[in-house]
Amino acid sequence: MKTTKSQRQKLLSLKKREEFLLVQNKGKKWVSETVIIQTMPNDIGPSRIGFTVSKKISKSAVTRNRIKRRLRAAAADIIGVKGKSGHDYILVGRAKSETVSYEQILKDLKWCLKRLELLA
RNA sequence: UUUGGAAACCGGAUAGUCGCUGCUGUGCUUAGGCGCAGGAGAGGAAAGUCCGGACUUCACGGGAAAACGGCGCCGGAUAACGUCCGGGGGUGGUGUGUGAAAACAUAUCAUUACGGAUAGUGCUGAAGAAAUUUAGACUACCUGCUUUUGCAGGAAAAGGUGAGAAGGUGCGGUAAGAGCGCACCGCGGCUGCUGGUAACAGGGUCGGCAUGGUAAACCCCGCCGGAAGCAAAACCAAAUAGGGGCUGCGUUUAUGAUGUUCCCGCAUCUGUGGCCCGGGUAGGUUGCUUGAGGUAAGUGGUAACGCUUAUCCUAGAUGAAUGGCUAUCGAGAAGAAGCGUGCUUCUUUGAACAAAAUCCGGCUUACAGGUUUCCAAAAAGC
Repeated sequence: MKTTKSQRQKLLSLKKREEFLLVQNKGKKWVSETVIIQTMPNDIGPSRIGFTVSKKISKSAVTRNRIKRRLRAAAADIIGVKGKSGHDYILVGRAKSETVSYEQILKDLKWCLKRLELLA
């Protein structure tokens, strides 16, 4: 799964708390073993993406950061290449996200997108 | 060489590929921005947020006191500290010497929240006869009375209880005893004596010397402290609502106010459009990393640390970058086999704690493994 920069669409990041709450309350949701995805269309054109790893998953900041970085890398590989543009995404980490293989995260993420009918 | 302790330091490596955030140079773009190249990018604790500062805003004429909070042997280091260094005292252990013992001297190690208990108040369980008051007679002791059980008195030397029973040892003394007397040791007060900057140590002198412990109990004494914190703070500043100024239009039909005490009339405002101004929210920029800075050499100091010269620039994010994946190597761990019994080979596993958030100095807590130095003990060799 190697992609170059030119093949990817630009992904902006979600920053405000209201935007997160909007997607969480109004958006569609699909749960897999390693990742939970929430999404809804936006009006601005390019896709935006945000990550949530709560303290319930792990009390260690090191672990939470690692989960966030793995999800960010997976999102760039999957959503950046195959996801529909013009949507807001939130990826929620789970406890298994740190230890499971990277291939498994990619697979779960793709499956979630397919179920939400967002594969381009 | 092994084990234990102390201190200092390090705390996975290399390559490929795909990315992220600043910086420098450069190209394009009206601008926002988009490319290309180069180079940089988590810790010893970044953690806990427990102390001390720098810095910022607010308050404030200066000083003092009260209240509240903190600190507390002495000297030094420092920007400062509750930190660090050196010293003193106390307590405990060990070795040596003196001694009958108690104890003292000396060396060394550890530890210490170490101002005041004679300013006052409070508390002091259980056990024990008696626990702080010039106390106390349970057993044993001595004297007298009594026939035995016992009664009266003397007495803190012995036993028992306890953390602690009011100095210890010896001699004298006595009915038995007791600092009752004496010697040595210990203790307390005083000291314009000696050494030391000082804490303190030593000496002298007085007292036969019950009057304890607790101040991380109240309290007393001395010293220190204005408050909040980078989400501090400064600047730029959209939309909406509201405020002020100028001005155009409209209306005396209605409401009220003012000029004006009442009536009438008139004017202005209360209506609405435009422009401008200031406060201020979202958002943005600055603060933001050159600093009580690092490294090296010299130098002063027992040390903490200081001084001089040279040289270097080393993260700056903000839903929060500093990475994802793959391969190789790997300190180490577990298991099996072989024999030379601590080595070899094979298999499996594959690195602790923990991630900056304005910046420094400390403290505390977490931490697999490794390196160096010093100390102690044991074994081997000489």
